[in-house]
Amino acid sequence: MKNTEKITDAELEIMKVLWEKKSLTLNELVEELSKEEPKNKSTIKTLLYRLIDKKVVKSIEKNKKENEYKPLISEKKYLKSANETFLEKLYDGNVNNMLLNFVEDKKITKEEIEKLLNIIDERE
Amino acid sequence: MKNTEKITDAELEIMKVLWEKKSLTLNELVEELSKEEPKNKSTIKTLLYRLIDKKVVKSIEKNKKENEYKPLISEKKYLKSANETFLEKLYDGNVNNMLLNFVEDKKITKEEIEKLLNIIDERE
DNA sequence: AAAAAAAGATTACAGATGTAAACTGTAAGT
DNA sequence: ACTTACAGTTTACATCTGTAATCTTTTTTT
Repeated sequence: MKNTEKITDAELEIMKVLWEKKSLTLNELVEELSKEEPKNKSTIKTLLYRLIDKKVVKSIEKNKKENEYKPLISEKKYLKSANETFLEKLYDGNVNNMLLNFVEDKKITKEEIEKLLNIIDERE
Repeated sequence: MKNTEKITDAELEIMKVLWEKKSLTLNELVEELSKEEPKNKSTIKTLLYRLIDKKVVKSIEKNKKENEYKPLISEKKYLKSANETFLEKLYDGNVNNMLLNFVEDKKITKEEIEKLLNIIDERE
């Protein structure tokens, strides 16, 4: 949520992999990201360094040759912040309004909402 | 959803006013946008021209002196597209996952979900 | 009609972003 | 030990974005 935590779209792709795998070397990261379509290693390096600059990723010496990269903020925390930004920007913070729109677009079905209610009940 | 419809944050502020007021002259637009905090007319002009370039706003001659500006895409259509982008980018298109996150962040309460269910029932 | 004001249109510019090459130091092979 | 390859680091660059000034044309005002 801080300024330093503004993660761009391209950077987010890196973060997603780091969140999932917890810790990766550059090569592992490149390999992982290239599964769908080949990615340029240089580009990934740059994004990684920017994330390090922003203090959302840290670089740890793994061995003499390679470093490991780990996320410094959790996915949950990031999502929370991103959700708020989205909600504020498009719906003035009005969740109901947002939900209605999703329902209208057939993105949310009645079944899903009922499932959600069950989950909430369980948690209480 | 097309490329030409990529609206930036600053541009979105313009669109919001145009959607609400349907049609405005530049001065009306500036006045409206300056209600919260004063805005620079030049800046608004630029954003308006970019929106015209992107074909999401059209300029209509109102009288000899001024033009009127109208949105060419509906807010609904834009929101639909923005929702999809958001959902895809952050939750891989999984709505349930998104909803769960909102619930966890206390953004969505049980009452809101029940209200939503009622609305859906009414529509059927 | 001349000057002033203002709307429309164009240009400017710094910082962010996506993409990638170049540079540097060190590990590994011969 | 010397060369090579490669990880880490820095630099580059075009485009996008936010912000605004300047230029041009038209309308008012005096």
